[in-house]
Amino acid sequence: MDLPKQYDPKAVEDRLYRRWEENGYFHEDPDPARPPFIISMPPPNVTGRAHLGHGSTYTPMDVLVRYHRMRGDNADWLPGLDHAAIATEAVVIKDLAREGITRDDLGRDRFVDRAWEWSRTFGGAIESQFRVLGFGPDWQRSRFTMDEGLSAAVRTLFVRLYREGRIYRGRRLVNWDPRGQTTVSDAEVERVERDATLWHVAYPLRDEPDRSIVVATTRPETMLGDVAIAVHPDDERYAGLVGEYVMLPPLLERAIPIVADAAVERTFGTGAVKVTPAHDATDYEIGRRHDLAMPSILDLQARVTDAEIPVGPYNGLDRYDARARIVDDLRNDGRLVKEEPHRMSLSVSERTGDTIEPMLSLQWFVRMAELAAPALEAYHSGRLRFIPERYGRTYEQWLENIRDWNISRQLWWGHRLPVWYAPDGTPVVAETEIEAREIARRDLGTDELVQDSDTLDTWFSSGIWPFSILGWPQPSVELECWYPSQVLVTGGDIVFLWVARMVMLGLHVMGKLPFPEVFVPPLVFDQQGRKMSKSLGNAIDPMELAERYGADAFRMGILRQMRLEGQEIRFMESRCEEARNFNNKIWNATRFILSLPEGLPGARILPETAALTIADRWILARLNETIVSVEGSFDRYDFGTAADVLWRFVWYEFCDWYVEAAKIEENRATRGPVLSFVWNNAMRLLHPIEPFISEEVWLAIPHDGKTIMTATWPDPLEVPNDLNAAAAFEAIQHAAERLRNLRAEMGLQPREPLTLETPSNVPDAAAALLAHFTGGTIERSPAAGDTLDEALAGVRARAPRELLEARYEKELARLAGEVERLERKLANESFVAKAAPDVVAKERAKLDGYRSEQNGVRSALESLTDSVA
RNA sequence: GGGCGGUUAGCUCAGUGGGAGAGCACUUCCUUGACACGGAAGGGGUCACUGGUUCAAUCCCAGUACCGCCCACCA
Repeated sequence: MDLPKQYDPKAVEDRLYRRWEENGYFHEDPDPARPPFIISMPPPNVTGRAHLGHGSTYTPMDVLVRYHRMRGDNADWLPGLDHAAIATEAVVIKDLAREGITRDDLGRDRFVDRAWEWSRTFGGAIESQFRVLGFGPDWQRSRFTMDEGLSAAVRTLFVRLYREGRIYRGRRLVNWDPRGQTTVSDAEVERVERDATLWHVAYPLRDEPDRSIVVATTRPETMLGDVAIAVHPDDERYAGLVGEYVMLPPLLERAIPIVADAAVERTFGTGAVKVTPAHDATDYEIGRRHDLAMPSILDLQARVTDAEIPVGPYNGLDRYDARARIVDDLRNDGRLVKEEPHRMSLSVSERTGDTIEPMLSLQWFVRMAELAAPALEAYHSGRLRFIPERYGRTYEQWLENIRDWNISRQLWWGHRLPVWYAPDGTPVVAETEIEAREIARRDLGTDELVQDSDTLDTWFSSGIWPFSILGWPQPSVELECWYPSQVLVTGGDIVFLWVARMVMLGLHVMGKLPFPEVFVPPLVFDQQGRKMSKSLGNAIDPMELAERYGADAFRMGILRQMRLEGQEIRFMESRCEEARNFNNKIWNATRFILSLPEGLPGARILPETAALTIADRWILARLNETIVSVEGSFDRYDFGTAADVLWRFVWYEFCDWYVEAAKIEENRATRGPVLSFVWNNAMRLLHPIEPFISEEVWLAIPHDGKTIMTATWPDPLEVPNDLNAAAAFEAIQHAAERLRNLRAEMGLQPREPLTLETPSNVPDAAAALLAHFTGGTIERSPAAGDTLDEALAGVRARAPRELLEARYEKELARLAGEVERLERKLANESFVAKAAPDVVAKERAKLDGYRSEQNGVRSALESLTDSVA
């Protein structure tokens, strides 16, 4: 066998992946005879690139699907891409800008064509990146939220919800993104802490111009749209002023009332607040309660406009320029009584980063309260479970306070609303234009229709992802067998944005939860706990990690950092490097196994149980436990533990101990089959986490089948579990460790010979193992005592006296401490009386153990002194 | 303001009501029939702080401090 000394992932990964994909190993068809294991992949943005977050969310999905496939389940991972309206539109607009054209120059149809062209040509790059990382979804079933089927599903959903009265059109306060020129949903608004200024402005009373009421604001520019001043109803400072009018600075052209409203916080600012219903959420509510006018004073570019109300000389100014001008003017007029620094949280668009402008606007909404109730019930009844559980509370909290969902967006790229307007503005909702015309002719006596120019929120199509990708609303075998899926895996940041909506729509449309469990892996941060971002320069590209260490090492490296209850990973690249070393270890153990002169038998054939050596029995018992443990860890999404357990088994137990044990003459008869059997099992256990190297090794050693991907998952019932033999081997391990420690202290070189006098009642094989592990030679000696401990004492006796004295003293000190602690404990009457009897017995046994050890060391020390004397 | 996590070795993190653990890093030694991306041995921690429950607390409870996340209409 001529394998290189170092494992080279590059020589393996790409080749194996192509083989898997070409042979259709990722593909699966519905099979009602087997239990389904379906995961719908959260569709990455068509504009997206792989980042470390994909490592922590997509690797577990790949692991689960590979694991369940090996268990014989009807396992399939359904991939796809999201059309990512805002992101794609931004990319295309940027492209156009390079050619010197704008979106409007091009016109809607040609713009959408360009977006399609871009999506087809450059979009989906992430899919090939996923291939590099070894992710193996069923590519043949890949869907795109804008493809024909999914677009039809979106229209069906919209029409259905509309006809049920769950979708309505209304003029409401929405989040306007001036840079993106569109509304965004609450969930896509980020709060950012900023230093700002709180300006205290005096509003003069209309009827007593010398008196005024002082209001604190961070947004003087919106004063132009003020319609009232609000104070708390119980605020004695302003009690006499409620019902009075003030003149609105800086123009002083309008009189506005002072109203009382409980939403006002008395302790903030001056306790009096300006009310601008068209540009602030709280003010909007106050305005509704007091039936106030709601004039907008900002246009869609966030410039001051006089479209609805006079704004004097500020007309046309950008919102920030207007702010500066108004502050200046107030100051000059002596109405600015105070300026103080103020820390506030600002709403920012997640997508564009621009400051969100609350605006009154005519938009489409989904009524959520009724949809939320069953989604909450599913959680409360335990039919929907979150892992970790705490995300359930987040989900619950959000659904309990749910607000109507603004679904219309002023973008061109996306699903256009299936809404047409008659000349009189009456909306007609239908799945197709033809149908819409029919309805219009019938009900309105016209077929002159104009389609709504808005598109739907991207999450509207994602919300039905678990069943739209299976063909809904058309019936299909896939829908029959694969809905609901078994688990959803997704980042904690989109529990509201996506998970809750899928649950609500799944329950409503399909009548069934889309998944019973939601696994939320940790978010990835840098080692200082900061978010990874390009601007901070701390972002790590998973592609580079895969390039440097191999995809397997990347996967193992990130999984080993996952903790079941963890909410973040402080990513350490060194974990990937360690995993590369781990893979190299696997590779070299394989080289050893393949180089055995006696060769290897067929796959998975163990010798007669009676022929197994103590080392064989030990490694098999360890394998048995490892299978059970890894299985249990996967089943409860504890990937960190699964990775650790495998790591330990492969590196420490198999390589460091069993492979060493296999080298001695006494173990030769059975080592071939056992090494082969154990390694075959180990590779199958490892495959979900490290698909490439496990396949490469599995194919190189005796195996059955064409690919490890469809090999059967290891069965603990096929692995002998002789715990007594295992314990006997472990006794030898401990003896070996103590002896090696002694050698080191004696200053013996590793190859310096050492004769072990082992008692004749210690089996030959055990003595030989001990000798091999410690670099000694064996000499059977009846005089050496009865136990391994006593054999060790024999070695000690040949050590230099000073060394032994020091060592014995140290041991005595340690033992004295232990003995004293236990004696004190056992002398404590309450302990003996109240502690559980078995605990007391255990403590007694420990004390006895330490005492006899003490005696042994003491006599050894004495004999040392005697021999000197 | 509400909710939820965290605080254990230099770093990243496990863990248990009854003798403090891993990996990396560090020190020393070692190319022994797979592997120096390796092997062996070793040093290193009043388990954040205060109080309580208990025979016994790093672990359970309460409070404090600090760090982090999510939600919310202090303009």
